[in-house]
Order: sequence, then structure tokens, then C-alpha cells
Amino acid sequence: MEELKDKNGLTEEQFLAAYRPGDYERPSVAVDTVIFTVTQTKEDNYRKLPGKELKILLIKRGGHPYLGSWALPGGFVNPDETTEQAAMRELKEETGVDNIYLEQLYTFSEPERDPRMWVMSCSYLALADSGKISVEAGDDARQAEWFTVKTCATEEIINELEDGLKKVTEYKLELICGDIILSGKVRHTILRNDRGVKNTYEITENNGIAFDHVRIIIYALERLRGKVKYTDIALNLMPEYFTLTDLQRVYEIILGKEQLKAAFRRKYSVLTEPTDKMTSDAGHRPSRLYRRKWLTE
Amino acid sequence: MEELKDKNGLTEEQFLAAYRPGDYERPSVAVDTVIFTVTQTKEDNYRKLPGKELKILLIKRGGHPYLGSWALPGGFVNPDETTEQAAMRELKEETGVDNIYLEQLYTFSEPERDPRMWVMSCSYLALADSGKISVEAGDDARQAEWFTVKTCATEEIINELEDGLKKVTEYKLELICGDIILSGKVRHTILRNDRGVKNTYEITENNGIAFDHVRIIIYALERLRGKVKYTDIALNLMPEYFTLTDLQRVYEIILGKEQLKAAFRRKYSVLTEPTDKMTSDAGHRPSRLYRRKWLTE
DNA sequence: CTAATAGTGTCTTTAAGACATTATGAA
DNA sequence: TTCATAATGTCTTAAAGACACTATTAG
Repeated sequence: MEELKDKNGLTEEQFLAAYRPGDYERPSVAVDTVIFTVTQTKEDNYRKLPGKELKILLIKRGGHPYLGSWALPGGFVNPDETTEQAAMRELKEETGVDNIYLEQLYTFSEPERDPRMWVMSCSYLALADSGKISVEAGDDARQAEWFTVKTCATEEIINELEDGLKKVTEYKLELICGDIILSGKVRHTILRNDRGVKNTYEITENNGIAFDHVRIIIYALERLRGKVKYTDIALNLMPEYFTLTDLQRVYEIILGKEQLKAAFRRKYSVLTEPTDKMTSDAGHRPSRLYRRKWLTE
Repeated sequence: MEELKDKNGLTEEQFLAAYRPGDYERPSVAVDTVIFTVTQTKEDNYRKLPGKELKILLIKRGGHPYLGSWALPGGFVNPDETTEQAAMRELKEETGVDNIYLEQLYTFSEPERDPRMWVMSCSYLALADSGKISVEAGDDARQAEWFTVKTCATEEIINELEDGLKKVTEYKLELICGDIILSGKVRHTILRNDRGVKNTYEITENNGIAFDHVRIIIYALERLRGKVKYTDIALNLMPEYFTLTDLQRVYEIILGKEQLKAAFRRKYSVLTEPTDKMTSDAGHRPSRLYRRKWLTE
């Protein structure tokens, strides 16, 4: 193999030594991370359990384009790192957390997605226990805030074509942080027929979210909702000790649907192991604390 | 919003008009597509049904690096197209097929994956009915061939660590096309603990497959195997009319496991609708032909 | 005692696994 | 008639849905 010579009579070693990259145009490659966490709401009634909220981290843009809008944490990839390393590096700068659940989502490559130039975005999904995160919010240069995620109203339209199917899902996203309310709508169209599948995520409304980041957030939510049902991914959102009711609330907030207690425990308690710790000081029966169990799958 | 001015007193419009990209290093971005199809083997016994083989398309490299090795069809992305459009364009050049099932797999970004320079690969999974494909095999410049996929022996080792889990899966891949036999081994390590998940796909052996393409092929096989069980993705490999036994054989070849007929039909016949056509000329009872049904899911 | 959550029992429904039985056509 | 596949029936096992019932605590 080492002895093979190309049409110019060069070995691979010689070829590489002489190689000079062409000067065709190259894209900038950014990473953008949708990092989710779950926090508790205040509850005044001493008997009731506090509610849970799903949150994502956004950074206020301090320069053009999208000056004043809010963007996902991220940045450009360096030549000596993988996209995953870049995502982790940027996340550490923003959240102070080094070790975190991170999974590649999708590479968005519409040529016009950044008005400045050709930028692809390799997006990531991250999950973290809110207790571990130290958000340096209100940094002088960049303002980072956690926004509560609400996805009200998801409308679905299905057209059965002669030779295929068209499914349109309208997602309405609302991101809330104190007085700041950002929102957007994404129309996900799936066109399936003999000639293949065409998925488009079209941004139909956008208030205050930079670039095409609404689309990335919706994509991340879809992935999270899908995976929660058949993996133990949700446990990355939990602290070390938690009750099964806590876990159930996290599932409910992700899926947007109440779960039946008995069935939920049958299905998901296998992802956990009981400890001898119990909750206390609640106005009702104490609850056993569980811990994550590492499963073979 | 349009009135916002940045610290230099510029509006977004003015900023963009004056914007000049920095001259930091950018990666080249390639697309590489693993295109699967299923073909029939010869069967001399007139009573027996022909067997099925899973195949992928590879192109023989005519220049360095990896001169003489076989690579996935692909190429560089142009500034006016998405990665998906680039994958489709390259695939059309190779297979003559325009409309095909295509789904983004993963973006591989190890800085050293191409010995020439910094190249990321946005990989795609494609599925096609073998009847529709016209492979211009033996083109003068580039040689394209369909290789039979064999993934013999998949060894799994699981280590339970104190605070997590380590799962190592060894994949052995064999690609056969006439006398040409390519092979490779990939070690997939999943390290899961409180500090996140770490997936690595390490190439431990490689005979005749260019770049890190063994890894991409293994990744595509994993995705195909996973999705076949809960989607109708496999139907993209079928011709317009097919028997349920044909469909079952396709599932079996992808999953590498025999399926029980009754259970298979209960589960997957909902993805199809019966036609009034039947097979004929077989040395046994004729079989009903089915057609893909477009499901709402 | 009360309001709220914790935790379990059980009946029903649905899906999947296992395997057996009958049907049919070309040579 | 035979061989190989086609197609369906049925019993078993496992998982999920629905809902009711008992237990336990702070105030």
C-alpha cells in the first residue's frame, strides 16, 4: 500500500508532503448548544410539592447581527478540536460546568442562516442537574439567563396525497425569564412519498431569538421528547438523590402530559435504585429517595 | 429593532454592509453518504426463494490519499447549497437516482481524520430500491461498485464501574464485491457516569477502506438497525410491489436475526396494503403482493 | 382531624413470543 | 405426489393503562 504511486508518480508520503489546500471557499463552523435543566417553582402551601420548570440557557447578543436578541451558547470550532470538544469548551465558559451530558443534534447548513457569511451550525443537546450549575449571569460583557420553556399549542395537519403523505406540525415556543418574553413559531413539514422524505423546519414567527435558533431549540425539544421514552436520558437532569415523584414530574414536563403513577413507577423505577434516605419536613408522608442506576440497557 | 445601534454606532444594515469575514482558519466540509440497497442472490432450486443481500456503494480512489482504497460516495459542500443538497447531488452523479430516502447521520470532526487538511464530514444515510438504481459502474475516471455487507461477530464487554458503566462493542465489518474483500473493525466504547456520556468509535483494523469510512459505515448500520424496529424506514428499500416474506427477509438481513412469521406480520403488515396482484411461476403457493401504505404514525 | 402526597394491588387491554395447522402450485 | 412456501389460528407471556385502596406526615 505504501508503495502505490499516483498518476504523477508520487507515493502517498510524497503527495502529502507536497499537498497545498486549494483556495475554494470554506464555511465557518459553529457549535450551538441547547442546554436544558429543570428547576423548582415556589410553593406557598406547605402541604403541596413545588412545581417543576424546564429551562434553557440563552445569551444576550452584544453586537450585530441580532444585537439585543438572545442566542444559544456557542461559538466557532478551532482546528485542533472536535465539534463536541468545542461545545464542551463553550459550555464551560458559560455555565462553569465541565462534565455534562452532551449529544450531537443536527448540522444546520442553510447558506443564508447567518447574514454575515457562510456559517454551518453543528448543534448539541446538553442536559444538566440545576444544582451543579453556576451560571455567571450578568457577566459584564455577556448576559446569560435561564429561560422557562413553554411550548403551548402544537397544531398538526395531515394531508394524505395520492402517492404519499404531508404532515405539518406547528410549534409555538415561548421563553420566559422575568419580564423578558421571547417567542417563535416553527412549522415542521414532513413530505413523504416514493421519491424520499423531505423534512423542513420553517421559522414562521420570531420575537427576540437570534439567527435560526428557534428552529434548533424546537429540534432539541423533539429529540428530548422522543428519547425520554426509551432511554434513561432524563436522569441527567436529576440530582444525586431524588424521589420517584420528582422523576415523574420531570417526565411530565418534558412530555407535556400527565403520567399515571403506578404505570410510571413500573416502567421507570428500574432506572433507579432505592437508598435508605427519606425526604422530611413536608406536610405529608415522607418519600423515599432514589439514586440513578447504571444500566446495561 | 432595526434602529438598534452597536457600540460603534452602526445599525445592523450598516454593520452587515461593512462586514468582512476574519481570516481565521476554516474547515473544509465534505458530505459522505452510506447508501444501502438490497439485492437478490441466485437460487438454482426452483422451489426455493432467492436470498437477499444488503449492499453499499463504494468508489475506488484514483488519487492520494488512500489511493486504491474504497471510499463512500461524497464530496465537498458548495457555498450555495445545504449539506443535504450536496449529498443528493453527489449521489445523483454516482447512482443516477435523484429522489431517494436521505437522512443526516452525524458530523465527524476529528481534526486528523483527513491527512491532507482539516476536513469535517457531515455523513448521510440513504436507502434505495435496487431496481431504480443505474450504477454507472466502471466509469472511466472513477470505479463504483456495490459491496455486500457482512457484520460477522459483534462482541460486547460490559464493565460496571463504581460510579458508572463502560460498554465496549466490537464490530467486525466485511465488504465483498467479487474478488475484492475489504474489512475493518470498530470498537464502540460507551462510558457513562455522573460526569456525562462519552461515545468513541475507534478504528482498530482497516483493510482497504479509505479515511475513517469504516466508522461511518458502522454508525450507519447501527442507525439503520435501530430505526427499522420502530419506523417504516425499511420500506424505502422495497420495490413498488413486494410480498410480506420479501419484507421479512429485508428485516432479517438488517437485524441479523430470524423473525417469527406470525409475529412479524402482525407488527409490520400495518405498514403495507394488499393489492390484488399475486406472484407466479414459483414452485410453491403464490404469494400476495403488497404495496407501501403511507402512515400518519 | 385534615389535606396532601406515598406507595401498592388488581383488573383490563394490548402487544409480542412460540408454535402448530391448513392451503396451494410447479414440476 | 412432493417440496417449499403462504397464511392464519391459538395459547402463553409480558407490558401498559386505568383506577382504587391503604399509609403517613405536619400542622
